[in-house]
Amino acid sequence: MASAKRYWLFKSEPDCYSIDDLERDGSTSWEGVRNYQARNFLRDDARVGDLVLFHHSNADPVGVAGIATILRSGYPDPFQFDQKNRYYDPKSKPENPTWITVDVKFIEKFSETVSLATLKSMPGLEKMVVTQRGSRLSVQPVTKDEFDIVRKLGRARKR
DNA sequence: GCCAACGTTGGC
DNA sequence: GCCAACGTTGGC
Repeated sequence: MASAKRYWLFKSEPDCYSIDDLERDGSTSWEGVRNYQARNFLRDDARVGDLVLFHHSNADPVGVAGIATILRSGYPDPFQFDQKNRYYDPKSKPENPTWITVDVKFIEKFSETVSLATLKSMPGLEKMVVTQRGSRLSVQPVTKDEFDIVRKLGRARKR
């Protein structure tokens, strides 16, 4: 039996890669995760079909800009072996790769980014990782309830 | 651009 | 194994 669908929040700086870039590209590989906790989620838990909140950090506004889905589950991040790449890791060897990436596919861009301030003020999102002070994790698990609340906010008609 | 919070490194 | 120093993240 297939395991239950999971829900995630992926952070990206829109100056680097935005929801608009993903909409244009259709899909992309999520290289460059260089944090062990985030790596473990990508390696062990992210499955094809899981849904992803696409979060803009270092942005205006900061917040969730849309939704993506996991298109391909974890595989070795090729950038770790590329000496010219900013994500090159000399300690990682091809026979035992340290870093993992996944592929994601565009699903929707919200009519309006759900700002971090909104997330922090919303009942039901008090425990969401991204609303915690000092939270830096770039790949975070999200509960189905949290995901549904954020999606509903993102789809709300502008006033 | 500032700086608090966090994760990693490395001397001991 | 401790922990100070350092580099990075990311909100503001």
